[in-house]
Amino acid sequence: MTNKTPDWSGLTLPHLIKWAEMTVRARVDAALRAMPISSSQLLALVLLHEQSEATAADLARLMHVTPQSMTTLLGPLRDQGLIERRPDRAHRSRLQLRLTDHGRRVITQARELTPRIEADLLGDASDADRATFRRLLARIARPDG
Amino acid sequence: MTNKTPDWSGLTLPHLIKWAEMTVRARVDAALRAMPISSSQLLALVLLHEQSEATAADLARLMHVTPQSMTTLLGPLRDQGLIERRPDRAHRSRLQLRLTDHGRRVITQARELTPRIEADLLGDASDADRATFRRLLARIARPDG
DNA sequence: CTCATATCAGCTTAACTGAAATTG
DNA sequence: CCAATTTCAGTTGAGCTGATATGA
Repeated sequence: MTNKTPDWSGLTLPHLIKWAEMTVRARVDAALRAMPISSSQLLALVLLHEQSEATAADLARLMHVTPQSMTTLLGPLRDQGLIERRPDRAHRSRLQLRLTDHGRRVITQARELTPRIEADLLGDASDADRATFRRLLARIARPDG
Repeated sequence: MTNKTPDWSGLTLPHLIKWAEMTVRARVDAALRAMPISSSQLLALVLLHEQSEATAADLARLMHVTPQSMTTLLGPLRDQGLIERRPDRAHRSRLQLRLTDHGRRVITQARELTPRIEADLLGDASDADRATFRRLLARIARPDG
């Protein structure tokens, strides 16, 4: 490798975001190695927890994947009893999803396995900068942007 | 879906980053559908462009993947003539990589296909907030954090 | 001998498209 | 008939581990 230390200003925002995500994913995957779910499945659990109730199609829209992908992703979560499904009374083809107690415990357990990652990532950043960072990430992520 | 509009403060930073990346990836993948390379391969090209010269092992460390994964990722780029490989004189088992003219053209072409994404993502954010955002993303991504 | 590099092989996961059934 | 939801089937892409060869 050359000795020059680039400032990465040549990278577009999408590239910077992907790069940062790859860095975080490597650490999170290592920390979750012992868990029964992947980081993508954990994100679906966490988003369902925030919504308290949602259909698979809702989660697919939130996470910007196809409904078919969401079916595949949720399968193991249902098999392990982390989520429960209840047909909607008004629209019986919709299956409302909810976390089970077991699902909530898995989220708690995952957070205990990854406590220091956030501190390591942002280290000396000010509270104001952290708030700006979280706000812009949430702005990008939310589907009604 | 329920009517409540969450503020997502319950999400950890790793989850927010992954979520934002999935949103961006969906858009970038759609825009790059006609390109001969994936968004991961494009990131490797861009990082190589910033470094101007690097080995596959260097890029693997930068992107936090295994050297084996990098070999797989770079294969099509070499086959398509986007990168060239030259054995290091001092360490003949190292293969120094460089972009070809064709590789540089592909980067330019990819940027033309995704011009409005950054504007759409951050919309009304101030220049100061954008700078903070980019700075913290780069801080997280760089391997010598 | 040890370490880094590169690569081959096989595997898993996570996404996709296409097609079908159910419901409103 | 049409649209949304769910799900099955098949496929591709992107990461992993393990094993192997080569060179410093």
